Amino acid sequence: MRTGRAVLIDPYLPPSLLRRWERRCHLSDQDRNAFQALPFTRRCYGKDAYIVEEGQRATYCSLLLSGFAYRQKLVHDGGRQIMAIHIPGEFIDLENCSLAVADHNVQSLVGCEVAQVPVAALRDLAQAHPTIAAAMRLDMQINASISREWVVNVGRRDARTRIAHLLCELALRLEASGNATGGIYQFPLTQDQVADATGLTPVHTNRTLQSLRRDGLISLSSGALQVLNWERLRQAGDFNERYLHHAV
Amino acid sequence: MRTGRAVLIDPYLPPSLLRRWERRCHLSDQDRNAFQALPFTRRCYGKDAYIVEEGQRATYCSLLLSGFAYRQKLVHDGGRQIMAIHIPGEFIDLENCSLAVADHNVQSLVGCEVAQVPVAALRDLAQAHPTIAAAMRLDMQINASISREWVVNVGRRDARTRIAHLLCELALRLEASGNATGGIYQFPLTQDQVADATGLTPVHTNRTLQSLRRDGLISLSSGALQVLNWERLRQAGDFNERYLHHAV
DNA sequence: CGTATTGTTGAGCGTAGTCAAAGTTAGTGG
DNA sequence: CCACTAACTTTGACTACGCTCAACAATACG
Repeated sequence: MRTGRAVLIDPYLPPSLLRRWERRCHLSDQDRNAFQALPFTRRCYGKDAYIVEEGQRATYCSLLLSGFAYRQKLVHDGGRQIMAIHIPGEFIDLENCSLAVADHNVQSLVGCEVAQVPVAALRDLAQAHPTIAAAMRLDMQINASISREWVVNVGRRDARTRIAHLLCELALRLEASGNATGGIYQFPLTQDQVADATGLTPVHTNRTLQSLRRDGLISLSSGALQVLNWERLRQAGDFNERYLHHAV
Repeated sequence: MRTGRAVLIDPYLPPSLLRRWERRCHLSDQDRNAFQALPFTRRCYGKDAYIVEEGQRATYCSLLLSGFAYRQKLVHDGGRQIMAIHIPGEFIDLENCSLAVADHNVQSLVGCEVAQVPVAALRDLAQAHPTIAAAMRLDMQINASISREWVVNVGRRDARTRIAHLLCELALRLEASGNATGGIYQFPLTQDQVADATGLTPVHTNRTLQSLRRDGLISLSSGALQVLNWERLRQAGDFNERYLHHAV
C-alpha cells in the first residue's frame, strides 16, 4: 500500500500556508523568511497511499502541497471512519510535534505531494518565532473545532443533513484554498468516501446525494461539485460556519 | 441558567493538573512555581450551568477543580450532542488562548468549581516557560485525539459498542484522576447524557445499558459505575487506549 | 478494448427511534 | 420524618431510517 518515494526538488516551501496564516496573524519578514527556509523533503504519494500509519513514530510533519488527504481509523468489524479531510496548504499531522505515536492513519486521495518537515526544525522555528507558534496553535485548534463539529454531524444529524453539511464545509474550504473556479469545486471524494466521512453506507449516500440533486441544491459528477443554491444547501445542512473560525 | 458567582479563596492553584503534566514533561521548580503563582478567580457553578457559551469571547481559561463538565452543541431540530467530558484537573476551554470566539457550549454536570485564569497570564506563562507550553500543547492534542475517537465512535459503531467504549474511556480517566475507589467509579452522567454523548436516544441507551448489566460487564446505578469484567467490556467497546496517549 | 472502479437500482430487513405511560429514586419543604 | 415533587429510569407497542445483499449500468483507465 505504501507508494511514497522521496524526491528533493525545490529549495523553498511554497507560500500557500503562509498566506493562510497571514490572514489571521501578522508575520514579520523574519518570520516569513525563517518559515520558507525550513528544511524539507518533497514526497509524492499515489492513490490511497498511507502517509501516516497508526502506531507509527514520526520525526517529521507533512505539509500538503497538492492533492488531498484524509484522516481515518478502522474499527473492529472492518468499518472505516474518516475524521478529517485536508486540502493543499494544510499540515496533515502537525500533532507529530507533540505526540510520540500516531493515533490514526492518514491516506492520500487520488494522489498528492507533501513537504516533509523535520519535527525538530518546526519546533525550533516555533520557539524562535512566537507569532508562528501562535499560527500553528491556531491551526491545531481549528482542526480540533472541525473535529468537534464532525462529532455533532455524525452523532445528531440525519443522512441528508450530514451530507449537506459536509458539502458546505468542503465548498467553503475549497473556495478559500483556490480549488474552485466559477462556483465549481474540485470535489475529491468518491461516494464511498463520503459515506465513510458521514458514518453512512455507500448505498444510502448515493440515494441521499440523488435527493440533493433532485431538489436542485447541488450538481455533482465526476469530481466536480457545483452548489446551485447555497442558502438552501446551508439550511439543509444545518450549517453555521462559526466552527471554521474564519479559516476560510 | 447562569448560576456562577465569583469567590476568591485560595491564593494558589491546586497541583492536580501539574501532577498530570509531570507524568509526561519534566518541569523545573521555576516552572512549577510560576504555574502555581498564576492569578485566578475561583468560581462555583450549579447543576447544568453554562460555563462557556457559543459565540462568547472569553478572556480567561477555566481549570476544573472539582465536579465534572461537558462540551456540547445543539443542532437545528433541538437535538444535543455532547462532544467531550472533562474531569477535575483538566482545562475545559484551553482553546480560548488561541480562538477569539467560543464555537461550542460547556456545561457543568451536577455542579463544579473552576479556577478562571486570565488568558494573558497563561500566554505569558507559556512564553516564558517552554516546558509548560509543551505540556499545554500536549493537552490540546490529546483532547483533539479524543475528539477524533469520538467521531469514530458515533460514526461507525453500533449502540452497544458505543456505550461500552464510552464507559471504558471514562473508567480509565476517572481512575487516573482519583475519582475511583476499589474499582468503583464516580459516574457523573445520567442516561440522557450518555445518550447525548453517543448519538443515541435515552430509551435505546437504557436498553443497551441493561444488556451490558445483564451480561455481567458492568454494574451501574445511582452515579456509581463498577466494571465487573474489564477485558470483556474492552472487547465489547472495541476499545484501544492508544488514543489517550498515556493521559491516564 | 477489456477490466476495474464507481455509481445506481430494487427488495427486504433490522437497529434504533418515537410516543406514551408507569415505576423508581432523589431532593425539598412542611 | 414524611409528603410531595421533580428528575431519572424502565417498559411496551409501533415505526422508520438507514443497512444489507445482489445485480446492473456507467465511467475511468491502462
